[in-house]
Amino acid sequence: MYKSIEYSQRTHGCGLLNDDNVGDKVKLSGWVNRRRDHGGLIFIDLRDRNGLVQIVINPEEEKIFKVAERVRDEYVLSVEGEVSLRPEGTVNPKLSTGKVEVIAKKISILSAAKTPPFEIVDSLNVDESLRLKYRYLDLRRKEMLSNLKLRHNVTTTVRNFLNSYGFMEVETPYLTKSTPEGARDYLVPSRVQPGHFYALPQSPQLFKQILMVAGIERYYQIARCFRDEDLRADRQPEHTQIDMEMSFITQDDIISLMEEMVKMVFESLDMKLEVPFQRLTYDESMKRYGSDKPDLRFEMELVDISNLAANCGFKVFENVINSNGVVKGINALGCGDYSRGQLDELTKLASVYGAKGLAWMQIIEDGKVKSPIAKFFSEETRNSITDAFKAKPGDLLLFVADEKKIVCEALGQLRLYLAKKLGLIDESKYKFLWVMDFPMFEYDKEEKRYKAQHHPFTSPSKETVSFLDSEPLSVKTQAYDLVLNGVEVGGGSIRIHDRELQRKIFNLLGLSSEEVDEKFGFLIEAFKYGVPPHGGIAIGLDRLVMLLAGKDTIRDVIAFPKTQTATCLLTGAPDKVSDKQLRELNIRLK
RNA sequence: GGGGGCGUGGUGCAAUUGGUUAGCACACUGGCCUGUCAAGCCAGAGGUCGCGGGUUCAAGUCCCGUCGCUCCCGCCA
Repeated sequence: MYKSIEYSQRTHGCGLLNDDNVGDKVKLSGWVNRRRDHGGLIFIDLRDRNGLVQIVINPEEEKIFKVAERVRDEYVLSVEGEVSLRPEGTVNPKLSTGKVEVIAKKISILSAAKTPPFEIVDSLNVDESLRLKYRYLDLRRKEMLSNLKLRHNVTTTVRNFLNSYGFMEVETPYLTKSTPEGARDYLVPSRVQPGHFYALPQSPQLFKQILMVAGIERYYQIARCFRDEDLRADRQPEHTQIDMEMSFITQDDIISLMEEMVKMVFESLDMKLEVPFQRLTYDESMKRYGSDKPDLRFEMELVDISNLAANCGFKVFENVINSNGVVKGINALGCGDYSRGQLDELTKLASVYGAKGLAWMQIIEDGKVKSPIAKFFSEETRNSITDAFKAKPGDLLLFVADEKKIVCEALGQLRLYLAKKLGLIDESKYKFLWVMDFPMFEYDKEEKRYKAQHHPFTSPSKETVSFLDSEPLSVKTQAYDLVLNGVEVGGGSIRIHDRELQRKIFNLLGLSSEEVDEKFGFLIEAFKYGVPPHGGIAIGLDRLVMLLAGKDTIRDVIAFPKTQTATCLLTGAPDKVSDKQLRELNIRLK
């Protein structure tokens, strides 16, 4: 619903007409959704952004009848006529305008249309590449239109919410400086500075922190972020963040503010949401769900049986424990009748995530199991294991033994796979969760150095900051990820505003002071002039809207997305450029 | 960089597992039709089986390569 602009081409929206309009003389403009020609009578469903209405063309109106005979699907028409109640028995309850129809008095064809390469219908089944090439036709479909409307409604609600809390929307540059670590940058060559490049921002991170130094106090931006990494269903080379930053704020303040914001988004869509959201530490999340973004719409928690495996008699388990690994498992409820083939499939899945094998135990009846590894265990150990999983006859226990990270990830993925397969997930549910207390660093085996798990400006927690020198891997951060239904939809942190601490972190990351000056000097310099304690968060708009729209890919909530090979099928980008352009940029292709 | 799936009229699919004229539905074109809304009925047009090479008497089908789309691993602070 929007204020009608009564201009000469249109007095009403097609889909907004109802029995209140009966008798009204209306002028409509839109596309021919469908024409039904009965020879002596023609119906046209006229579609605009508001929906459909049926136009009736009677043969007595000879002139317009002739025009209507020429009309085809997707022609653009201007129609003048009178709204009238449909005759008894011809009401269409499937249409919001189904009680009425418009008796045409005048029709003009504003634009003819080729037959589209696919039908403009709700339940469309065509290859996505065709939809992307003709995106303007795809977006005419109600489903896609409503996705864009949903996205617009979310950003509108967010803007209103943040404005009401005194946030200022500030734009930050798209042409900026390449920074080390993180994702691969998209580079833009400078013409006036030959051999120099801008980078498109992976996020407005540094600028928003500088805005805090500038005294903006509360900033937000619906910001485009660019990352030149391989694509996935939920990853595009450019994505949109609801990005914000606040001064004089604590982690809990930010969290409750976000909970209110998300709640308001849900309310604007007539959905209820319970706040506060559940919180899990990173360690607990990995331990119980094998993921730092667990889907909590179902249980099936991981169970650690390392203590039982330590001296169980099964060499594979024992060796893993002796080399500091773990043995964990999940109970695939009711999967005790899985065939060898099905078990092989699960094994294959586990191997994708690095597991060298998958052990299983089918529970046949109380105290009895079928399993290739059961023979290694004493009855006592076996019972302890089945007890640990609360296994009942008909259940299937799956075990992975390896280093901790692999065990958790493999089982976490099996957990998800099984839940989907077994229908354990209530698709109508929205389960939010905060994951917190992330480790500050992870050790990069290849590069033999520490890397920041979040980013190098993340503040360590007060409780663990003292471990920086002794055990860096034990240092936790004041960072928080927002997870919805197993999808990371946001993340942020309290930033470091102490220069000494920042220098120490850079040191631990192996950045020399020269490198720091070269890459972040402007931020360090800014921090010398009075920096307020600050923190922030960014919400992934595409992912959030994707989940709200019930879609499996963010491409469905982006007007013009790119394919997995990062091309735009509509425009043909990326493309070659002329020699002249290259010369001007001082670039020679190999 | 790696693994899986798909590619046949405009669209979605089929084609006995190597066999003769590549079939079906929808869409499209024409005709008939005054109450349809997935309109109906009749007729018709439309194919370099993604592309290139190979095996064979014979390839949509088998082999090799390549391109496109897609899902995943790596990657994504």
